[in-house]
Amino acid sequence: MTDSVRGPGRPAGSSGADLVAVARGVFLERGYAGTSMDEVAKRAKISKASLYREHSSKPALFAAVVRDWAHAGRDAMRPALARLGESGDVRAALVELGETMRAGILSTPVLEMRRLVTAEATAHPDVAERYLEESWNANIENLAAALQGISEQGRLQIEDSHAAAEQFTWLVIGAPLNAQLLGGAPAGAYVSRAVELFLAGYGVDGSR
Amino acid sequence: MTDSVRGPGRPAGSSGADLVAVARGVFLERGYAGTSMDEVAKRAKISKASLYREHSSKPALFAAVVRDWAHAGRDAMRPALARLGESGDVRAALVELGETMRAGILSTPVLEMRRLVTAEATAHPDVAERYLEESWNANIENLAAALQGISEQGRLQIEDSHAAAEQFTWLVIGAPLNAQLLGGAPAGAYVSRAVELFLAGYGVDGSR
DNA sequence: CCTACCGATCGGTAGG
DNA sequence: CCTACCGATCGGTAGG
Repeated sequence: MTDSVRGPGRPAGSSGADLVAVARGVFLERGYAGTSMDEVAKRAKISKASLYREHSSKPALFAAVVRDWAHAGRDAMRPALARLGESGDVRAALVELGETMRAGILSTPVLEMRRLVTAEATAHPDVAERYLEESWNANIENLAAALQGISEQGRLQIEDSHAAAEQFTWLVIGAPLNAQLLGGAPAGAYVSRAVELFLAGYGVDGSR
Repeated sequence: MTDSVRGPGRPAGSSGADLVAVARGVFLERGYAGTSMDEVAKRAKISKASLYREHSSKPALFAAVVRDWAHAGRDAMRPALARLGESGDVRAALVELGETMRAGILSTPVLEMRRLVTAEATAHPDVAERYLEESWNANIENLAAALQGISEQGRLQIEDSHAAAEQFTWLVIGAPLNAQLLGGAPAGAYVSRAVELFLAGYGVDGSR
């Protein structure tokens, strides 16, 4: 998708959301320090001068890239959480949710963006914090609300739904995320074991 | 500590293990791409020529820094695990172990090294993999062996001790590690809740 | 909107 | 001759 209408005398370079997407690709590929504004301009088919007209500095371009990404992933878990609320079999629904979370968080672009933002958290703390709030904490809170709902239906016994949401999340993705970030190791059958332990603590008799 | 004996005509620059420690400081402070060999040489009070004589390239220096660090942290958990085996109160011992793990993994140097290695995992996969194996998996296996021992004493009921070690680890450090890596947020009282859930799944009646 | 260019600094190596 | 190390500078490229 291009960002603006072009006439015959107008060059075919990217701007707006297109330009941010191009820049995202370069940042994910080369890292922050390894990304040159020349390379971004070249891939976007615009001059560096035009690039600097839209984004006044390299840090500003980086912030725009992360802000755009975090916003897009804000409610990534909503569809999966809706299915969780509707399902009759809590155990099976949690396994399915866990698999969905794993597939999403361990997907290549999500993983690379996490690596990039984490790497730059010291140099650009505001960017990292916004990413944490919007792209991570927002989804944890959505999960917490869903678990709370199931608990109120009497199908789970949860006192602190925020804590339970974090526990479920890290039981499911902790080990494989760590392995992928550092080694790219293949993943085992963590999800069912995670759900098992989760239900040992929070399940009601019927679901254990 | 200096690395070699100096005579009156010999300058006071770092070499050997000293030099690696100096380089580690620069890498942790500035990141891989942000680190210049000039800066390392300057802080080590040696010439670049001398630096290159010990480490033939920037990647080689980076690999030496990570290798040294991973080796030093290989058995970081041994003392805490020894106390775990001796303790009569499994719940209290697990809480203490969890606190020790959290304090170690979330300490500034350990956190910064994780950020650095993760950031460079794509460009230097061999370095990241070695770090994962030696500094992380080795400690997980030590924890698994300790849990296995307690289980054989009949004080826990664990079938897959490796899986249980990973679950305990991520219940304890997942959320605060993520927060620290991205935001630097203060940590809550995760450990006791983590132990609670862990014992719901793996505790024997006496310890629940 | 682009070409051309800046002060500085990069990783790596020369001669002595 | 050896070692350990120096000051100076190489050809290219970075962000702006």
